[in-house]
Amino acid sequence: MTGDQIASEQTISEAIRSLMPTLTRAEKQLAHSLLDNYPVSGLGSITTVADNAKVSTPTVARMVKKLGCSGFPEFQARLRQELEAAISNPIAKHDRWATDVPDAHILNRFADAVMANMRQTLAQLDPKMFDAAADLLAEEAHAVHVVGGRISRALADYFFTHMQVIRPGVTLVASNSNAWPHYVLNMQPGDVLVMFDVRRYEHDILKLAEMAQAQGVRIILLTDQWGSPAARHAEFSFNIRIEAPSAWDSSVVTMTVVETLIAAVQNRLWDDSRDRVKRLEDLFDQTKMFRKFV
Amino acid sequence: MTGDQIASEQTISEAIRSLMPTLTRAEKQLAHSLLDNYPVSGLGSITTVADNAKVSTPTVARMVKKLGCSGFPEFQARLRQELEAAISNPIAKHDRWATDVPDAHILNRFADAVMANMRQTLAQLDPKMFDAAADLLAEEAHAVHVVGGRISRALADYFFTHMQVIRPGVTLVASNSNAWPHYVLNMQPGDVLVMFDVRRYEHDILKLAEMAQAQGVRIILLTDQWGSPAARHAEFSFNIRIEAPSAWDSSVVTMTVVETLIAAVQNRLWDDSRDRVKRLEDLFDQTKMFRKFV
DNA sequence: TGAAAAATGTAATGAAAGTTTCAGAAACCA
DNA sequence: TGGTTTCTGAAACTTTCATTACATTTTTCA
Repeated sequence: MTGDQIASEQTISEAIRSLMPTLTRAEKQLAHSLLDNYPVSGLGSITTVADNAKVSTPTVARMVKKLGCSGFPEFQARLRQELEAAISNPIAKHDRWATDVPDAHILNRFADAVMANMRQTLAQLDPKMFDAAADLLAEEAHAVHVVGGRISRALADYFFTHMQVIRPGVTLVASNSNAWPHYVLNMQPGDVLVMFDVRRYEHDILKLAEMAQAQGVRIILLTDQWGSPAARHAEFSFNIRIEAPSAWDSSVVTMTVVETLIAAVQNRLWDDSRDRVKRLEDLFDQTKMFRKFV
Repeated sequence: MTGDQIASEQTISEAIRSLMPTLTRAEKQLAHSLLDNYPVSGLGSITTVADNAKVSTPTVARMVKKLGCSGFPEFQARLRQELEAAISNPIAKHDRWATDVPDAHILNRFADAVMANMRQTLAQLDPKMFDAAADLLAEEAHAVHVVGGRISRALADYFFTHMQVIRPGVTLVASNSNAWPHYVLNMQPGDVLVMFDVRRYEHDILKLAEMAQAQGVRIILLTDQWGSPAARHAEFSFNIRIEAPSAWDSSVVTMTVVETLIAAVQNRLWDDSRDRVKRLEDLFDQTKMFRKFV
């Protein structure tokens, strides 16, 4: 990722410790300074590092060569690499996906990309904002409107289908933007508008956000990592990574966030919602269109 | 100790997040690059940081000023200071970059479940079957029909929307099962039917599979780990894990498989499909309904 | 659609950083 | 102690970095 590719089995700190006995007076001084508050103490400039250890810069330069680095910059690169490995999220790690398949197979490449998207999205997602958005969606006093663009329409549909069961007052805004003013007309102040807007942001959806906000509608926006222009009208914005080894963007993480939101709202409304689910089940039984609900 | 004494209540990452909406395109790009793998990604030289984010060095210089630093060196000093504080306090460390979220939060529980689903699904998925299914979908001589159930309709819709761009002869079967006989009437021997059927398997969809198979239609089925009864009529069955800490099943991995299929088919038809994408783009431009396609 | 404003990158410049050389200081040994 | 070796840092030198000014591109809005 960072392009720092220095092969070594040993960490810098291990190397320092094992070399310690052979080090000279000034070098030992430096070594202790480095191990003290490792590895941050090694991340400044060579001058800072030297000053901190009260030695001269050439001493530092000689020392890093003894540690097997070509120079101070490589020494730092290795420190950063170690740091990266130490603090990387456990989600990043996975045992090989589809076994017996070359890593280069599209299945594995796609899974890798999805995992990276997932990790990065979650790392940047503010759980307080998530909880607040879920709270808002759980307020049955206010209607919820859901709208998506050309591609994200399917996600809007998915979200709508679930929310419709969980709580009353949920409407899916038609994807045809000509009809949007009519929908806005029916929105009340305090209503919630959930918008999906990814990549080639449509101008119309920005207009919709403007109109809705002007009516006092509170907006939850699900968009990509670059952010839709509609974000400035949104009270809550979820920025989701959508990169994929494909000509198309990936909606997988967006789907994850959608499903998590659904679960969170369902939890908040459980008593009421359980009753609704039960009634829906009965309705299905009556029409014989579906078997059991759960 | 380090001499880096810059007073600030806010961490750099908090500052970036709160500034995010007001940032410009290149700055957002840089912001994400910094948050990604924070704070290591910010510890290289300004040139490295700029290169990693694919922006110019002046953009980095301007950005750090927006973050309230006098210059890049001060920015780095603050990052190191944060790092020092975080490392000396393991609890803070966990909170800071292991996603900022307590493990028990629904976001993490859901992500864990999705990850487990992904692993198990891919481990059991036969890549040869996957490739064969993609080959079949890439045969332009045969029409492709797509159908989904009540919940999986959104997935069917998503698959359809993409396939429609990639190749000709793709139809979405209406979700209303009353109309299905009409659709079957229009299916030719050798046509492909992509079916989504998850959990409470609908009786009608089994009937549809029977009818279609009787007409010589080849069936690709995306179902859950227990398998839809329609599987016995399907030439290719994808069994996908759908468990989630929710009252609902998770469609995330199904979405992943769908997107991977889309990418695989697109690769196979690239020459032809590129042309179609181009033409679609022109059409969008003409109608002014959308901006750029890609 | 075109003018004005904003954003972004190229290129030049001065300021540091990192490296090397070398002379003096310290340790070692006879 | 004197000679030798090793260690250390001052200073010169080269390279890279961070910053600024400016030109180009992109966006915005009338």
